[in-house]
Amino acid sequence: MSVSPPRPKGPPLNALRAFEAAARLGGFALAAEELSVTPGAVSQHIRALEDWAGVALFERRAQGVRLTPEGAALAPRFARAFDAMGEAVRELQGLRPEPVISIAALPSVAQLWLLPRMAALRAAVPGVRLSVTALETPPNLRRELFDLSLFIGAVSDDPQEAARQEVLARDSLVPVAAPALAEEIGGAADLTRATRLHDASWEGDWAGWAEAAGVALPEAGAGPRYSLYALAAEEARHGAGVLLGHRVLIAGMLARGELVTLGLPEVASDAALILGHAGGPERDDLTRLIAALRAAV
Amino acid sequence: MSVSPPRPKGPPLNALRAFEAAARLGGFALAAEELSVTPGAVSQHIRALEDWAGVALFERRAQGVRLTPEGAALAPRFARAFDAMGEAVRELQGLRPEPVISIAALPSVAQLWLLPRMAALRAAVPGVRLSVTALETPPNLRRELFDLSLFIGAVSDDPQEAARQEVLARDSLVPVAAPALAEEIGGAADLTRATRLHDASWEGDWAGWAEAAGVALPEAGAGPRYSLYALAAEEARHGAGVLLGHRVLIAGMLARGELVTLGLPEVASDAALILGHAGGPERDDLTRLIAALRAAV
DNA sequence: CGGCGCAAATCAGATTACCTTTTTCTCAGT
DNA sequence: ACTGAGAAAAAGGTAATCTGATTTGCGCCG
Repeated sequence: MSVSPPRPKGPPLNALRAFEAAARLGGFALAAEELSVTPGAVSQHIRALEDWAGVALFERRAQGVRLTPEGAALAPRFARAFDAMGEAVRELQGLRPEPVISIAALPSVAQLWLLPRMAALRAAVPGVRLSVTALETPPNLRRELFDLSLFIGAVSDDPQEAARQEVLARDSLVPVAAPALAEEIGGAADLTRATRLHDASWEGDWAGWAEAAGVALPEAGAGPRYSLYALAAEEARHGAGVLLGHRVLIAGMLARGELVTLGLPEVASDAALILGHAGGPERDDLTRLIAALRAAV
Repeated sequence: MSVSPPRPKGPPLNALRAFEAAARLGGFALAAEELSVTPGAVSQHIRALEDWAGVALFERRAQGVRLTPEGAALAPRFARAFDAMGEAVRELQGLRPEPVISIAALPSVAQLWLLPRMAALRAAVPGVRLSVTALETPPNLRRELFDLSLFIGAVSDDPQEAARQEVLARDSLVPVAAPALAEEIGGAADLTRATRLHDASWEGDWAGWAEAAGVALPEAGAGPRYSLYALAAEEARHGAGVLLGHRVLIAGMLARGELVTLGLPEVASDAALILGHAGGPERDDLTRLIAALRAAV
């Protein structure tokens, strides 16, 4: 006969994870994206945690949240705890019978850069299942279960993060079009009248290029928008308009003559095609795949 | 290779916690007790985790479970991760506005040892809310949210665990009874006929004492059983029978003359009243309370 | 050799916890 | 004052989780 009085319960682990993500990313909305839930869910988790602890962890402001001193003191501890957890989970995952390497990539990178190279990559790691996931924002490789990430952007300014990143190719911007359409465009002046194709996630591209190239481009934002860069590229290939080409993405189409440059300036970009790796335990197949990625540039 | 699949989800955190507890404690049933759920829930969690990982973590055997090599490799990593988590949670808890110190104690210790000393302890930490929880088994202070534990048993053989423990008083066993009843008992021979009171969780006490004392005691287990030692002690006080007294627990009643010894041998026990502390960050009030506990022996 | 008994597995049902959806609120920056 | 971003709040549905009762497997005992 054992008397079992109520054991005091710890806080819900999911709430702790929500707090850690929100503290690290600086907002509930970003945390929600990382956790694949809605911001409302994160809000509830954190509120539950604050109720449990009896301490406010975030200061709610109009334009987002700020950590309170208490929250700021706690955040790094939970970050370390979840780092350890993520490492353990990664190791658990590494024990599966059939090896898997999962790659997170920007949709455009997945379609235009990675897809044509998949055959070569598979050959580099025979017997390994490659899985590609398209994401709009780069995942945090210490938390999420991807082995590699392939994104276009700037190298992280956090040195610890930068150590896990590698520039595969610098990007640059250059207007391109289908050969038939290109013949109608003699110079920058024609650009103003031409249909310019836009990618929804790179809204400012044309304006940025125009400024860097010294070209006057009124209504820089005018023209059709595509939610996927690969869609815009496909439309450009069919002569639908002029695309502002990201060199790393359209190199293949240029080489095949499906698109051509227009004799307009090519401006360097501060962005690059960046390979991120998790940095966990050494994995032979991962090393080989990374080498194959470098060689495939 | 599927493009744009849903974001791969990590394993459920609660399942990881169940695995860690089961691995550490060596069984689903013990893990279930620590987590305050039924063994079935733990079983399901671990099965879900094994399905997720595609690896067997436990080997199911008739008398419990054994870790597989994979499980054994993973267990320490998760143990460390949950250690870090527990530390962070403890710190979070320490931030509450009104300080609380929570003590886990064996029910008998709570009633017979701790309760009479509560006034002195409260005086040592004014303004701190003291909470006492009775538990049948000592909690793991690195996981559960108690600040102190007070149990009767042997010091842990794990040196790391032993560093967090301290012997407050060595225990010994001696038969005791109410004064009126004691007069009827002249020697060991009378014990055989007397009603002997038993505590359910210390079944073997009488047999162990008899052997150590060199007393022949047939039917050592005969007599009424009480689920709480404090109940048995109360009954003994009213003359219901002879109790095998744990010195540390009945010292107060002996001092007040409510119980008396019977001139029979007192045998040393390998058990002791053990104070356990979590060992986290220094807390002034905790230090004072521990000092008060030492002084109260 | 055949019954006990322990520890865990299993399964169905009940109960939460969790997530989504929608609306409302606050504050910064036009 | 108007607008927009980010979060809070409330309500409802769904899925995960827990419980409780049995069942299974294996060692142990007579």
